[in-house]
Amino acid sequence: MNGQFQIAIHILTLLDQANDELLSSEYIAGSININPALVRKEIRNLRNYGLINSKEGKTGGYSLGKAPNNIALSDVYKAVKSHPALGQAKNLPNPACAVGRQINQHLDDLAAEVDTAIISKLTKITLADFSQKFK
Amino acid sequence: MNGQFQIAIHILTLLDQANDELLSSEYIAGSININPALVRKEIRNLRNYGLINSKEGKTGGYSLGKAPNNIALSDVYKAVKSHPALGQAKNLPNPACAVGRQINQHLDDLAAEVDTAIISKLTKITLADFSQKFK
DNA sequence: TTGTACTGTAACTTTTTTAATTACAGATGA
DNA sequence: TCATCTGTAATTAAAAAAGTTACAGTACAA
Repeated sequence: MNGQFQIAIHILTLLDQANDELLSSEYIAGSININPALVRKEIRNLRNYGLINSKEGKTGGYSLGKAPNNIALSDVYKAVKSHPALGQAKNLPNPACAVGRQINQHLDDLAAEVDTAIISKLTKITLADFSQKFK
Repeated sequence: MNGQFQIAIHILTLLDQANDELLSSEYIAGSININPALVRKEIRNLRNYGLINSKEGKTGGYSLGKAPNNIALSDVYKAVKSHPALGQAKNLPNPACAVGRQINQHLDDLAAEVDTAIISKLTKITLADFSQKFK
């Protein structure tokens, strides 16, 4: 997996600490040490999941879309996840082989089970819990 | 993550089905549909973990290093894993920011917790269980 | 009503990671 | 002593991720 989850959590933690004061993408980028456009891109995605509100214009910026104790880290995981954590088989195994013929299906099932375990773990932790560590 | 786990499971399943008959890297590569040198490279790693035996020379090939009911899928996961499943923060956040200063530590802790959950899940499934699906 | 400071988004480039290929030395048995 | 394997390194190619640049659109305020 890539660093999207880390960036998302970083952003959300900053927004929680800001206490509904709007933060700009430039400020957030300064804390993470990445490009503001990248922050905006990531936020666009999180906003689609209702995790962040944005306001355009001169006094614009970002704030949390929900109460931090109502944001489970699994929500963040689901929002940024593009592949199962175990990875996805991208080979095209030999269909003439009894194993090759059906392994991708079984591997996908397994990956789904693991993702379920991850989500179950992350559902127990809220953004409020995580953010608490910085106070 | 990359496809190493999938390839490793594929190889181990083939070896289990072979019932101690030695398989060549070329045969294995033919089932997975990848390059034999890649198979040998992956096997080198798995062998370091005692999961596979190899024999050189004309009648050489590969076999399981342990009984399949004694190989947990978590063993395979540990063998191929190079990064935590959640990903690793590779940014260098701003140390002047209260959040930036300590977030990587907390993110790493979280990633470790998630990895523990994955391993706990995969420990309950053996290669024998998985391989059973193909019989 | 005009300037300023933001967000939103697309297009592009660079970097990093992963996969694939090639080649050949070494081992073993027929 | 030849054929058929493994072991491994070096290289190239392909794919994915990260970073950059640019600019249109929006909203507030002087």
